[in-house]
Amino acid sequence: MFSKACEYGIKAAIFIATQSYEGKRVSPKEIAQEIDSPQAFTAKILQALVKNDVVSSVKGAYGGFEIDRNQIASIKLSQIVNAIDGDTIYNGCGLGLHACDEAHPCPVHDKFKAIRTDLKHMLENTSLEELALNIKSGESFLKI
Amino acid sequence: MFSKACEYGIKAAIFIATQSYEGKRVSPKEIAQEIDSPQAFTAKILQALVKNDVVSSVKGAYGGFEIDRNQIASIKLSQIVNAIDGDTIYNGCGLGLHACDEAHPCPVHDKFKAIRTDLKHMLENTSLEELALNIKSGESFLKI
DNA sequence: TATAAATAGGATAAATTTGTCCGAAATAAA
DNA sequence: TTTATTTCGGACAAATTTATCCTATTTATA
Ligand code: FES
Ligand code: FES
Repeated sequence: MFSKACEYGIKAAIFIATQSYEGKRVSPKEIAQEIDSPQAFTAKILQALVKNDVVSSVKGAYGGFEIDRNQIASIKLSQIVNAIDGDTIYNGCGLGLHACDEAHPCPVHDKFKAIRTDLKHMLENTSLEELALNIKSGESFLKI
Repeated sequence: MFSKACEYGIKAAIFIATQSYEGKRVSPKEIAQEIDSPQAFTAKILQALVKNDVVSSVKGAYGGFEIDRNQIASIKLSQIVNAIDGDTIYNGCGLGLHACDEAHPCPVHDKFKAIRTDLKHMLENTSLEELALNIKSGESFLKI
């Protein structure tokens, strides 16, 4: 469904959010341990999230990655997916036609569109806040 | 969503079905032209579909690929996807945890499961017949 | 039986994704 | 100002997916 990079990015953002609630910045090393991902690759993905204003970074000693506590609730899963995997999952044809076009649909267009729209709504309506709180409460997990 | 191989496989199966209704066997060359895919790669994918009893092949002169006319209605999209991409799309964790486990869910488990279940039902309830008839009637297209 | 036509399948190559490494730039504190 | 720490970013490497090529095998017909 999503690329590995995107999976890591989502989990990283959730972990950073949980720590940001406690005023803590985190390093790629901590993140990689917490979400069970390759550290250097995770660092690369974090750069993309920084560029897309999902997380912010502070260079130098005592630096690290963090998310403004006031923004955690307004950041949606869709922003993260879009920053890393782009918008093909929303707009692309399920059978790989050059474009998903109502006027020239592939055989599964109608059925696919329904699923894709649900997915889009889900991603657009799921905030980092609820995911992070789920982790903090122990209801869900980021690894194993 | 699906791999390129799976996209080609679905389109190939649909095209073979349309021709099988008319008693015609088709070659990888014809198929690749009709679905706009690389010929040799498509031939490889056809082998997988043959092994998984989605299509049947006849070797030698006057041979080619075909689907038993009486089976077209009972072949579901899910069989094709399963034959090529396996079952991770149905059973795997959306965030790449080792397994999707109700007792140890990832943060998006509940929301993901709903989408995935819909997708599964869609694939299991969509037959090659309806897709092929859509193509024959000119309502949908396999390329461009 | 010989021949031509067609799929099967292995080896290989190209492209993309995933992953690693290291030096440059920035920053806080001593 | 110096030093230690940390992200940034480019180059590189490994793994996977996508794609190609060639030979073997099978089969209908002449
Ligand atoms: S044309 Fe294929 S999903 Fe719309
Ligand atoms: S545990 Fe992640 S989708 Fe079920």
